Amino acid sequence: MPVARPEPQEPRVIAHLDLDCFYVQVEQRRNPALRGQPTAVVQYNDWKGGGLIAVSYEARKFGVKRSMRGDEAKNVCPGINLVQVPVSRDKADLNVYRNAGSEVVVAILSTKGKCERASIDEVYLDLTDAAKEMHLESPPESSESIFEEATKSNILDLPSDVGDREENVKAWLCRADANYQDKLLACGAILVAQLRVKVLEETQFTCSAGIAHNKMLAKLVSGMHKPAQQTVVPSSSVQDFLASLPVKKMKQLGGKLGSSLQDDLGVETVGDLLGFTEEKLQEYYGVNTGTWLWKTARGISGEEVEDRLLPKSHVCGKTFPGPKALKNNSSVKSWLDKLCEELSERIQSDLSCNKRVAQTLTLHARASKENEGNSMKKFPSKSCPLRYGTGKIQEDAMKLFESGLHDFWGSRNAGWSITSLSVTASKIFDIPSGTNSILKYIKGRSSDASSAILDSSSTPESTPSVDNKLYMTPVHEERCESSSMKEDCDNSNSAKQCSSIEGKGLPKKLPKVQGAGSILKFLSQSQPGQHEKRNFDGLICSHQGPESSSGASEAEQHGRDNINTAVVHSSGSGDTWMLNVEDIDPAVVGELPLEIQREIQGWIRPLKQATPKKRGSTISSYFSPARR
DNA sequence: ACGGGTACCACG
DNA sequence: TCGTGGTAC
Repeated sequence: MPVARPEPQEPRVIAHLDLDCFYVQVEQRRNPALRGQPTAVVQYNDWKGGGLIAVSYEARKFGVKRSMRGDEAKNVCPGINLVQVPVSRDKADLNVYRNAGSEVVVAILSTKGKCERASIDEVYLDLTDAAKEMHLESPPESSESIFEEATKSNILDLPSDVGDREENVKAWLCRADANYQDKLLACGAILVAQLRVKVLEETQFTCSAGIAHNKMLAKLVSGMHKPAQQTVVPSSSVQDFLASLPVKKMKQLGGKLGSSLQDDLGVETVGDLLGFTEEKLQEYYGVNTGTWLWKTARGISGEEVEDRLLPKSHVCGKTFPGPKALKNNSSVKSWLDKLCEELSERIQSDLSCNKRVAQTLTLHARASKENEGNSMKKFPSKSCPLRYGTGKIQEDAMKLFESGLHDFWGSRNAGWSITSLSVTASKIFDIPSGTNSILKYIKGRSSDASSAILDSSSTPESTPSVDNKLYMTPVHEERCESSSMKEDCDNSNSAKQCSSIEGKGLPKKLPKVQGAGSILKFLSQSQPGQHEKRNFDGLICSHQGPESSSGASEAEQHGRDNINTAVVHSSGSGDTWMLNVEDIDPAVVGELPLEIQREIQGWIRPLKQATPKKRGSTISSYFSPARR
């Protein structure tokens, strides 16, 4: 349910940019022969010609719509070009479109002001500062000429089909008697026009845009005149514009909430909403949504443009409709493996390009029961800490699946069918970039790095940043037939494979670590493999190393040298954890042999978010494949 | 046999 | 916190 945000008192200038039929444009750039042709992008053409996911404006004239199958499109538009989405690992691979979307963000980045990547083909901008600056230094009203693309704007107030449109627009943009807000919007319109031209020059992509005082209105009109046009919403036009607008057109009201407004309150247009007091709306929809509706009806929205260029999560999924449904563990496993492979590639790429790590792995599935009944029961989603490395992700995802299947289906082992699977990497954090690196210490390259750490960790209370530099990963319990486990597998089947379905084999949540700085110090000072132990706030810590004979088996088991790994035993919970303490200095990590890099990437995990830092993420290379 | 594959948000 | 549900493109 939507929620209202406190709105800034100062008027803002917000733009929403939207690439026109984006996937089609990407394909047209790749194959210019498609330009100007009726074209659509389809995925999986084996069933009824595949599903359309983008349609060119030439094809739309024939009535071709998204949601059609390729065959239908051919029927209404025989000359249509159908381009297929690339496939890898037997699933759609959207990377080329993601990369193209990044290009656009890059082109926009030079903009002064906040930029929010809202989706693969949409961006919000907060141009308030830039507009104010233009208003001060080169206001349109005192310019001799107006940027031409800006004069093609659509101004909501202006009748669009009267007289010389461009002259009218120019006059509006230059109005000396306008209020301050409208003058800022005029500046915003010019800025956006320039930006759109820049995007076109640098990427060959056209886009449409909306310019308004808030995100909601900007988004609402960005698609109003398409393609390759922009629309401005002066505050004076908001009321009339919204009054006749069908509620369903509003973002957030396109679904059940909008239907409820229609069916339960008889509200057809946004204007109809004005007849309800805030209290009344709250009665129906709760405090938050009620207030949001009340404000929305008045064109009020305080939602801020976030300063974010990168996605918050990565999802790889696939559906298995009808006869393609998966009905046994091995087919699930092979698909899950493919999905995890792709996911692993994408988070590795995110790591090496953007210095970000994902913390949580989630598995979603849709399942139906075989014999009809189509019981409403849903397959539960499950998540666990994310361990880097394709194999680990695959293992964990399969365990998550088994755990979910157990909830869904009990201990039976047949009769279900899976119609969709997806794996998500989320809770992504920037890795704090530090100059100190325990890695340097470990490598024996530089001693100031370690002493710098020791210096700070010797006064932990004054340097909370030390905690931010502790990265840890739990020991993974490989064996689920651990003797301590109760024999609760009700299945007479002797295969014990199912005993992990309770989720026991999954990586566990990390315990809270106090005094992390001290552990760091201990690790730095102690010799690996000497079995010296320390107690840190209930965590018994020993420093493991390759020389440690007793540690060798465990080290081998986990396939890594434990040179800077602490084994920590929690007397409270009885859990054992392997802590890997790294202050990741990307430059240093980058110099290491690739296998080592890979291992390190598998270890790191932020304990908590570091101080709000704005490090420049290199979005330009975000989706390029990880270096090999 | 579903518009697929993603993404984000709010709520309990 | 995690898991669910809704919405959008």
